[in-house]
Amino acid sequence: MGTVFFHIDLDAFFASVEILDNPEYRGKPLIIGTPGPRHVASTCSYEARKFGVHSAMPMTTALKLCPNAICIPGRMRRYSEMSKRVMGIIKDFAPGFLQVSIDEAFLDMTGMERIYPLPGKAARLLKEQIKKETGLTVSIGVASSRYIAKLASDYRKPDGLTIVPHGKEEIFVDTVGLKKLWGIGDSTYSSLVKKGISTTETLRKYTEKELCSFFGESNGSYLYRIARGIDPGIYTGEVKSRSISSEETFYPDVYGYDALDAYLLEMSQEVMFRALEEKKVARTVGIKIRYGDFSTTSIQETPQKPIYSSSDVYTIARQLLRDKYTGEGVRLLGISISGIYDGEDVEQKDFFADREEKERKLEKTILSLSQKGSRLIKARNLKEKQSAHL
DNA sequence: TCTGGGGTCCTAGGACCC
DNA sequence: TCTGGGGTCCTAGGACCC
Repeated sequence: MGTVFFHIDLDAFFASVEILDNPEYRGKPLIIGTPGPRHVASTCSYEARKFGVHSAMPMTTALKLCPNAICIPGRMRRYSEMSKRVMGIIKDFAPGFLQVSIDEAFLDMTGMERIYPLPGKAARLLKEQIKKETGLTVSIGVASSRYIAKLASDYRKPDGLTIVPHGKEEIFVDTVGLKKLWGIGDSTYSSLVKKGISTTETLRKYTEKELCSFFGESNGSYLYRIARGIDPGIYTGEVKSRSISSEETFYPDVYGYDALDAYLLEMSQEVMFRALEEKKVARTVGIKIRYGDFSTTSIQETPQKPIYSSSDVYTIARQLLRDKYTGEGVRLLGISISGIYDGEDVEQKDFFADREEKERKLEKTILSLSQKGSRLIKARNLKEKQSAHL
């Protein structure tokens, strides 16, 4: 017998948790997201999907399609809590557990035949157990590789179970269709179509060498493999690099170095706070600026000394802002630290002292700006209202 | 449609070294 | 002096995913 993988996917996860906690939402179109410009839907119930609403859709569009939808901001803490419960059940079910996001996990069921001779029966058992213990439904895909299992869990939803038999991977990929394959986004799809490739069958007519010359080494062999139902090697479980970032979209656009600088200070603390919680230090600091016309630029720097504190981050970030900012209206500002590694000698208490000092400094900045009647205050008040960060 | 926030990985070019 | 090949590190931008 070959390998057997499960991919377990929670159905409309955030919306389902809300319905569980607020039974009055059941059967109604529900969107997790705050109404207003520059907001997007995070998830929505299946009733809302019937109107064409989907995740990442701008809220203004979603409400045009489904004006009667109930909109609620997300409660990430609650979702994490429920995620942990479900993942705990999955983890105990079989040894080869790999969580890949808040609402998805893989199980390596290879070699479990003695306990579960029929993988389909095992999957049904797991679905029942999750439903009984948490009230949530999942969709499960069963296949010989992680890639096909992942496609399969999405094939029938919600509360679905799709088993792709050994040897039927290529046929299944054809059934799913090129556009819906994992790893093919809008951009790749339209460059494929430009080359006259709009189906997996056509994609298979090209050699790996040809695809690599069209789309680059990595994309080329990726396409070659997925067209044949061969796992391209996603989700091996190892994480090579790490970064921590914080960003914010403003409405309306923010103008001026001083206003942006104050956000930078806040974000530096946010990002370094999260790093130091995990006792990590960083080597690189970067910022991202998105202007009113959606054009986006970024700049980063790797100093000789590692980055230990939020004031290190802030000092570098504000210099990068000085170097890069054109003076035009900014729609999004972001900060990131990368090249992260274990910092054994990091002292938490020094950090908190540092944070307090910076907070005082920030208050001073805001005060001096508010005396000038700056729009920074307006932006900050707006931010308080938009508390649903997902 | 008018485009969030948090991530990962890839590419191409340049600097620098042997 | 106008010049190879390979390796590593860094940067900016882009694609993709949940």
